[in-house]
Amino acid sequence: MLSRKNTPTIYDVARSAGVSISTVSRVLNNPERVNESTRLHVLATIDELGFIPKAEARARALRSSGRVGVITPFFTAPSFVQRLRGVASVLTESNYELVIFTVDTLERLQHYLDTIPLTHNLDGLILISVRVDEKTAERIIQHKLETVLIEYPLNMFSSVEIDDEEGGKMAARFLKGKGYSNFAFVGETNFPKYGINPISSRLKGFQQVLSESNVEFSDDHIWETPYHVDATRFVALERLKTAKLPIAIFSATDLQAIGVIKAVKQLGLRIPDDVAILGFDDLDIADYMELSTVRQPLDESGRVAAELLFSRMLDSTRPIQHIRLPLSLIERGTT
Amino acid sequence: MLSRKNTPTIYDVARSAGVSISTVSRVLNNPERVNESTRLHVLATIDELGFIPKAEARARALRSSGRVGVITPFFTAPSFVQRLRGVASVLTESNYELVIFTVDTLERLQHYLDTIPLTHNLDGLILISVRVDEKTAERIIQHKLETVLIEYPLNMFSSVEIDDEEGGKMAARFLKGKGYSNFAFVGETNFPKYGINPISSRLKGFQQVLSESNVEFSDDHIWETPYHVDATRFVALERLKTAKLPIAIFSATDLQAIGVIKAVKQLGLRIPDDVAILGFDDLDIADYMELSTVRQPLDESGRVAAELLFSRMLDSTRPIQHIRLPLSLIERGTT
DNA sequence: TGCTATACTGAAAGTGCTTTCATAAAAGTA
DNA sequence: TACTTTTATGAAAGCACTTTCAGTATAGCA
Repeated sequence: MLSRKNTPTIYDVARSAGVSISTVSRVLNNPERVNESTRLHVLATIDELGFIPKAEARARALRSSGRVGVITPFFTAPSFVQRLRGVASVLTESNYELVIFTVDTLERLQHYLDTIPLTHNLDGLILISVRVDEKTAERIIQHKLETVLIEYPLNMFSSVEIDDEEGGKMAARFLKGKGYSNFAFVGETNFPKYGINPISSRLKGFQQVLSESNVEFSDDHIWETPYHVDATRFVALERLKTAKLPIAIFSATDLQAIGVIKAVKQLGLRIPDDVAILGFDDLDIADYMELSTVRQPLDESGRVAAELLFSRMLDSTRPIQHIRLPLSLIERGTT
Repeated sequence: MLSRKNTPTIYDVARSAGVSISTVSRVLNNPERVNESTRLHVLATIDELGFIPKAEARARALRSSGRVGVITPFFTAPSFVQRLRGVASVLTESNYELVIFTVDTLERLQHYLDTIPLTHNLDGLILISVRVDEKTAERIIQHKLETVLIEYPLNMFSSVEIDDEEGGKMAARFLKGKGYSNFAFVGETNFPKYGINPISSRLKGFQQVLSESNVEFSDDHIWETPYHVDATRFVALERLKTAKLPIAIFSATDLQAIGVIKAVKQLGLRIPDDVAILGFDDLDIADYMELSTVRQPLDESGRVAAELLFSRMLDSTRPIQHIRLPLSLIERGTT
């Protein structure tokens, strides 16, 4: 990333004013040591060329407090956007600068984690749904960079999380309560290495409640689909063709639930009579689409994380906190 | 081991780790170019000595801060998120840091615009859907901060835009072509002062085509609603009760179109038989909800803006460009 | 008028970092 | 086994300044 900017340097000023760079430097730093007339002349040249002693401004800006970084797998999911929205709302209020580092590979994550505590001059860091190993965590602490984790608790940092397993249980209880006896789970169990996997926990809770009440739920009832609307629709299309109806589907994310909805409509089946669908997240979209879902407070998670971070940035003796946000069941049109 | 000053430099680290300063530098900046074992060893030494690279020296050697700023009204609309996504995707590729400034008031915008060229030392700036006055623009140019505008063209900067009026025309032609003779427009015409108002242009184009073909379209056919799903639903609910059916509704944004859809469903009317709905934007959600819409390339706009910015950052003699992205009509289920 | 103290100024040596270039070592390939 | 390619590293040349040191011109004073 080299930029050949032609903003004037001290050399340009010196040449143009017919003096040496030392003199120019002195005009700026020790004006009393340079002759009044040359001083004025140099000053005039400086203005003329629009010279700004960059390094200084730069250093000041880079060192200035008031920067908070967020590392997040930004693109993959709307849920990250909603979390980010929460973070941003708090930062904007307090005039902090928000620096975003998006992670798309494990290498990039590790690189950020390696260098951010050193080179990026941040006052605080928030990690959204990203995995940190113990060693890296220790480095961050050693460098005194306040950090808060979202969705990946680690006892050395404050964190904001939810109980994914309980979420799965809530889903199962709710769907069972509705009288269904035939279930399926939609989700992606193999996750990118840099991310974390709350999906399995949701599945686990779901399965547990079902097995406790002796409902049949074999691996065959788990519809493995990538985190993508159309891909999920595709899988759902196949599975629904042979599925016993009515069926209640718990999708580990709202986005995938949408894929299921599309498949159901495509097959001309009725929602919720033939197929009931319950999502997880409560994205904005869930409301728009009338999707019933297990709600986790996404915006709130970002807000809480930012507040947690600030409280420690202001007073690092404040205790580390692990905040578990509540889940709730939002019933809309699909169940 | 003994450096007279207390803060360790890259030289101290190099000596202590038994490598050259080049290697230390590489560990921080191009880790993939150094052997994994030496990398870890150097990293350990860095931590041990508590080395923090001096921002000033770094910036000087780099002649760039490696930071690009984006000013955006982030929260208000999902469309900003999609644009941002485009920007972020090219920044991440080129290892630039993304600094986000979210604007919620006119004062805050002006504050950012005043201070960013000075204190925040960025290599480039992208303004999304934000209004800049001539004077501010000149200041930015004077400070040699490369800038690209999205959705608010100004001839002194490169820009990425669409033809909103043409979009309105496309909508009208399409809907007319479908055989409708009764129309309504949904949108928000009074916009926040810091933002810009593409909505009126869309309306203008829409109106023009209709009037050319002598379709009745008075102000009464303009449903003024805030940029919000539920608020729009509310207004649509009232209006639809007395509307003559079938009716074709052009909504200036997808988000508001969703509000209309909800209202229509709530009233038990049929889509598109009783009420046809055409949105504008083509958000991800539009696809999920089968919403027909005038598509503007949102992600693409961000990507193009970032590329425009880079090309000027690398070579500021490159000409300023005003890129107009194409619109297209995506027909889905609501028309 | 000659001599010294003083005021200016430029050359050059840092400053702490990045990056290019060259080279040695390691890994493939024939 | 010889030969080419790749990978890992260090030496050295910047980068945009600041500061020290030394030299020159000027003013002050006898």
